[in-house]
Amino acid sequence: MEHPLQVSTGSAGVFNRIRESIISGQYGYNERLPSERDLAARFKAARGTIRTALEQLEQANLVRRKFGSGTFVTYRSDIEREDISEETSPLELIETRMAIEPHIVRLVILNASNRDLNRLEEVLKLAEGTENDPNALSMADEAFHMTLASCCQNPLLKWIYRLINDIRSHNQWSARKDHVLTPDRIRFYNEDHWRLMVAIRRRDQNHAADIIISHLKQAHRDLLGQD
Amino acid sequence: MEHPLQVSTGSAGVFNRIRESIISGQYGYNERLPSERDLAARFKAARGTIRTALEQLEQANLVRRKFGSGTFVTYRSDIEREDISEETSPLELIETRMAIEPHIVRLVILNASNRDLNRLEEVLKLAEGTENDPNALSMADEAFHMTLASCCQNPLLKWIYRLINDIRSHNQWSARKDHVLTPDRIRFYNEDHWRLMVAIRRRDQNHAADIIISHLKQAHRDLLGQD
DNA sequence: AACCACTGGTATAATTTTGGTCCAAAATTT
DNA sequence: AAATTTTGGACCAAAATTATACCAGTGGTT
Repeated sequence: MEHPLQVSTGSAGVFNRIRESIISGQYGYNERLPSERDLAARFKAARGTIRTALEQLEQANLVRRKFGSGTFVTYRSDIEREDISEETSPLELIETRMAIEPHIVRLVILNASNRDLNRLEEVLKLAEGTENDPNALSMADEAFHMTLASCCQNPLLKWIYRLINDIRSHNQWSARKDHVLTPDRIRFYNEDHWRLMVAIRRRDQNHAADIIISHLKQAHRDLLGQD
Repeated sequence: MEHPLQVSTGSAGVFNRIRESIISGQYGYNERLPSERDLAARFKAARGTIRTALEQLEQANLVRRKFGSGTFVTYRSDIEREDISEETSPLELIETRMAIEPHIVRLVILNASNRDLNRLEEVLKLAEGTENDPNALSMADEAFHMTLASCCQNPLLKWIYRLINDIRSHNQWSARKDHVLTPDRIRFYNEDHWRLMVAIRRRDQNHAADIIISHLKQAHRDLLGQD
């Protein structure tokens, strides 16, 4: 096998090289890049070429240019962002889900196709018979809510919910989970899901939203240990 | 019986080899292939042969050719598909804000300290006198909503809203912005903010939520160009 | 307050590189 | 032998790059 690999040239090449420098951390957040004229000298390219590369970097949200001042890195590495899952409490998580999920459910009712709903029902069936396995229920529950989000036909909301779901699965309330998720509770949650499914199929927005809100409120109560 | 070890030759061979390079990821999405003359040299074939191969690649939707510019990969693997800020429409953005901001406002009323509210008011004053500068209003508006999010005392929600705000500032509806943000509209938006501020100070959750919803609905209408 | 060097923003024209097109001889396949 | 493909070359037009020069905002010094 041959290697038709080439070093990209022109503004695209400059773009890639600077992009790598930023992502690799060579230029940190809020740091100023060398001036355009300086970069032109380093890359042995005309200033115009550098400028189109910088325009693409700005377009990609890696960099912001300030007239008369310079070009600054706006990219934050994921590492700087990831600690959010460490400092999010279970209550804050529920609170955030409470903000988003009712709206997601309404959008699902407005936008989801029958195919989507069938898919949702398939996922729901996976939670059957998990009465004695808190971990399985937990995963099935996450899958259901995630699928719900993916049925709302709004990529941004879906993307955001995936972040929330990631944090949710990383969140360490596993210890409590075994105490909270008794077979009774698991059956209760599953019933909620089926009632929600029915409300969605009937395209009953308000009822569906009520169900998901009470569902989350119940999770909130369970978390606080109130019975 | 065929000859399974036969390596395809001519334009078909070039087609297959480039196709493999693209699908295997040697050339990523939107990356530029070497020029036709360059490829001709690499594959030791005439430029015409390369061209018929490239025509087939274009036919197969793996590649798009731009006169005077180059040949670019249009095939994207699923992994390369996650570029949320690029594929979020202004409407989806409003829809998402509609899901989150009313809840944020309610939390602000419940959790914000007087110091927070004073800070919020300071930010609001920055929007004064921006009637004739759509860009300034836009930035001041973003700052206000971002500050609002930071006052809700939920780090996760604040973090999520920052992501939304990033996408918002990145979203290129600047063209419409200049038409939409007339001095009248700008004054209208600013009045909304002040009414919201008053409602928050009075700790009137429902009123505040109503204001932010109608605020976003107005932005939605403006975006659609309805008057 | 005036000045200064340095920054990004803009404009222009010449040059280079790129894909688009056509052709006729040579090689290959049928 | 006929049909098809490949070849190598020339030329065209679009786009990118280069090389300048000048404008305007920023931040610091005098």
